[in-house]
Amino acid sequence: MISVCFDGFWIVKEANVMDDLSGPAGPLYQQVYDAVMARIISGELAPGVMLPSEFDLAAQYAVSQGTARKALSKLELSGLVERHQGKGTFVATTTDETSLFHFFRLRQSDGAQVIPQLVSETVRKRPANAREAAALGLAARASVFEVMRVRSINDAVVCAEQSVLDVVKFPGLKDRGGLPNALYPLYQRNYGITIARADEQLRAVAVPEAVASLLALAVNTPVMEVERRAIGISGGVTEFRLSYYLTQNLHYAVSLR
Amino acid sequence: MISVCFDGFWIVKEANVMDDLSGPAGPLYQQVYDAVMARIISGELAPGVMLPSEFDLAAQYAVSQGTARKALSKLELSGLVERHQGKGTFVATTTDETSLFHFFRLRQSDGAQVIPQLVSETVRKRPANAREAAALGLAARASVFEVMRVRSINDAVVCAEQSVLDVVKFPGLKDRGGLPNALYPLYQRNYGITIARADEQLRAVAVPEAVASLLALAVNTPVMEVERRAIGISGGVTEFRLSYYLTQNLHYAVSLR
DNA sequence: AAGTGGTCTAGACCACAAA
DNA sequence: TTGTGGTCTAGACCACTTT
Repeated sequence: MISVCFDGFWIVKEANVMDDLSGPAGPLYQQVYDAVMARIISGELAPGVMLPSEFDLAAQYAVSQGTARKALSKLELSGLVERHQGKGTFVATTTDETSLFHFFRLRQSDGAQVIPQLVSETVRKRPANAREAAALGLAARASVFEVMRVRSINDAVVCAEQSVLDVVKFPGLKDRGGLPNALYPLYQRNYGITIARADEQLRAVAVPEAVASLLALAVNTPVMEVERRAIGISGGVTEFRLSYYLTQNLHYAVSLR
Repeated sequence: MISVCFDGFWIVKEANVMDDLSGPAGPLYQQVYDAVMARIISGELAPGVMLPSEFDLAAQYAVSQGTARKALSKLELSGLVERHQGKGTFVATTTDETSLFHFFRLRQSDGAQVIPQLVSETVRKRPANAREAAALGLAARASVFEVMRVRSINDAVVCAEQSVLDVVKFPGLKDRGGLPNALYPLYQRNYGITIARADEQLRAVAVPEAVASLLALAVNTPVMEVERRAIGISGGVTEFRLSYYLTQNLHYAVSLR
């Protein structure tokens, strides 16, 4: 087979996603990235669903396969999709394992990962306090669900967690009973909300009275207070969580770079 | 101009870095990445130095410009080089700003970045204890430099840091006097050691006696204990650091994803 | 065998920075 | 004007998975 290529001639540009002249534009691969991300956020491409192949995507947005590929690679880097050679590209799903591994930072002294067990759990509906309302972007005293949980590791009670959620985004949460160990897969599976990242603020404090009685601790025991804002892929704070960790035999592990 | 391309014929493969048949091989771009990284680690490409252009690098390793580009992009992602359109690619330098921003995690309540001031500093040479020797991979009671520093923010003393270093890797450190606010740029500039990342272990503890007197704290004050292992680009633990942070008005900030 | 992602090439054009 | 990195294309071949 022989193919002939004429170089040096002006090639008429084909119509593509860049030509709509609306929005901020940018590189083609970025526009494809944005378009696919919008389809994921909208729910059109739900977690676990297979994306169009590189060639299909390229055809849909009138770009070359290489450009579609770059958009997909960037989506993978952002953690929104997973790619598997020979199988395809899939919208990322939040599993118990990844959720606990990425978002539960308590480790044993030797650095080993440990899986916390649930000791007790109560869910109730109440008005948000000022701090919670501000964090979640709600009106003062708006209704929220409060999930209060106590967890243990190796039969030793090690933490108390209070998660606060907007009742509007999580209808019926209170009546589900027995929530799973990891909450984020539940948010995704049952409410279509995917947690992309979480910002935490850590302090060493003397254990508050309420927590001391809950965990059976002596007054003045030093504990780690962790204030978490969990952020969804569309950008807003979805969950506000206040936790207290006992760090006698465990530590909170971070890697900086 | 007309160019003619014959497809379907076997093209004789040109010699390239893949053909030495030694080592673990892998994709070409990975081999270029490894080769350039080795040149950076060896010091042949020192921090701040400009790398060969994409085309020069492609010629050196007998690959296409696109493949060299992919290797450089991966180096940039690893933080080993910085790329600037129109200027070139440069081996990354550790500056005071990046060092303090990435590795000093204390923030104000409103999340604002703060720059700590040095209050006092002592450097001495002593034998390593068991924990330090193990962390640094040294023989028991090997000689180390201990840098003890107290820092303040807004005129309030907030932390005590003890950094421990192998005397062999940092000759003459004790006699330098007045060390800079950020140590990592010094390691790079004067000892050719670039810190790539740091692993930290956090605990809430009652302030140890020695630290209490140093920071003028009441006994039993809860403080955050941070154990840090700073790791160089060649992989080994370069610095072992034990810090105590006062978190009354500040917090340790982390972003998980 | 067909379809997918992964690697690689050769070439074009654009945007930016410095001489 | 020259050289650099940044984007984009068209095509080839490879490796892996499923039918």
